Amino acid sequence: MSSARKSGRPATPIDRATLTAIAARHFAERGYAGASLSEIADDAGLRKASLYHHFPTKDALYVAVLDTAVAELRALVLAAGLASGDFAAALDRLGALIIDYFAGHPYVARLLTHEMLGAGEYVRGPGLAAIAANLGATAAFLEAGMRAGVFRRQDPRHLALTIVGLHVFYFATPVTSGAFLEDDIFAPALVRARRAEVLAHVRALCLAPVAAAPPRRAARAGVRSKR
Amino acid sequence: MSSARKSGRPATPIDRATLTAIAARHFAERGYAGASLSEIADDAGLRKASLYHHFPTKDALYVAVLDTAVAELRALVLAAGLASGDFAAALDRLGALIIDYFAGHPYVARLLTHEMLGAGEYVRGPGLAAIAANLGATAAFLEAGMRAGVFRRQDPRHLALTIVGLHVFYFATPVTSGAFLEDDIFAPALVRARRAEVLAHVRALCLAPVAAAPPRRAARAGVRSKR
DNA sequence: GTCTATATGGCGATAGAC
DNA sequence: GTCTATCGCCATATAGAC
Repeated sequence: MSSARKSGRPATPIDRATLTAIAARHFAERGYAGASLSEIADDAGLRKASLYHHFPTKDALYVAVLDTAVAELRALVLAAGLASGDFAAALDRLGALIIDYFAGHPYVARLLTHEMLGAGEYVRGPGLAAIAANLGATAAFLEAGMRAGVFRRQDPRHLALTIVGLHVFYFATPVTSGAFLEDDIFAPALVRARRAEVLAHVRALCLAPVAAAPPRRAARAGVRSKR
Repeated sequence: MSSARKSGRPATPIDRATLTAIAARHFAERGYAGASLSEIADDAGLRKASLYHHFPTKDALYVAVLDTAVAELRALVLAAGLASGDFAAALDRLGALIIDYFAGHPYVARLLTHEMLGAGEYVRGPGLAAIAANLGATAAFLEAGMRAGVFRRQDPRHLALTIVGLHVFYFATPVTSGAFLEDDIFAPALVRARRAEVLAHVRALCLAPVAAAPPRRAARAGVRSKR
């Protein structure tokens, strides 16, 4: 390893995506204020001043990192195919996708949570809008499932916030969750266990209980005439 | 308004509890690294140097703030009386206590989340232990309810983490939650709505039968008539 | 495109007057 | 118990050589 840095152009210039990935880890673990451009640069194998050649300010680097994460999540929600007919299957699909994504990208949940904790300093319009778009899509899906009689009738927005919270918080607090479960939450075995439990949790939250406990009230008790 | 600060002893010296309350808001909104002792002091009506008469270091102030929050939460869990016989009633009681506490202390959820997001820098032993104690108490309660046949059989630790996540995340991200719900999440009306929805969520998680997995043992399938 | 060197400012923390 | 003044450090950001 030629760890000593040299002047001049390197043989292979540092990739922008690599920089944002490294920066994402730092912002996720220490927050915006706690992250240091010096340490990010060192991790990337260059000097802080060289970092300014790729991003004009710390804020620009942070925004680039955040945009990447939000876009990936947006693609995930779209990939779940919530518009398909089978609401119960789509519910499982979305949950599994989210858990596997958070498990495979250990910094994203923490990064987004840090951002959402902010009191508005760095919570920019576009970022909030993108998060709101994902929440809105989830709530719309839940509401459609309720209208179809598959999901239990309740406030779809509170339900969406509850589901997002139970997903994100677990992966955003790996130290606490891991200490409590006495294992690394990103270890494949624990990821599988968490996925199975959470899918059951989300099903319990959403699905109308008619299938398991046939009510005396005949087949489709829950559907109110809404149309 | 004698807003100008004077030298010497003031007529009424600043209260230590007032200082920690002000500091809690700053730490909650900006995180440990982002909070400034200057601004905390200014908010309290004194100078940064004077703050050092009450707390020897920034870390000491932060620990004092954190200890207060954790102790209050610990008292809350104890006050819920989880050892009583009626598991379903205790479940509702605990949920309502937590929601009303977070709603009445708007900074605590964010403060704790910031702390739990840390990668170990400020996650001290005592703090983590206190959080783990609350999680452990919750999981033990859930497991007892399962053994009693009141709660559905599942992993009590994952269930506890899920419940904590859905409670905390909502109140830790007031900007996002509020924007999505188009209201102030600390407004009394929205607090009541959230409480009703979340109590139903937690009941569904713990009590309701799973639709996708019909129980083999139909003996005590407690049918919850909820709506 | 990366480097060294530096400018500028806020931070936590300290000293000592009143 | 609070103040003014200051120290030393590290942060973001810039200038200019190679």
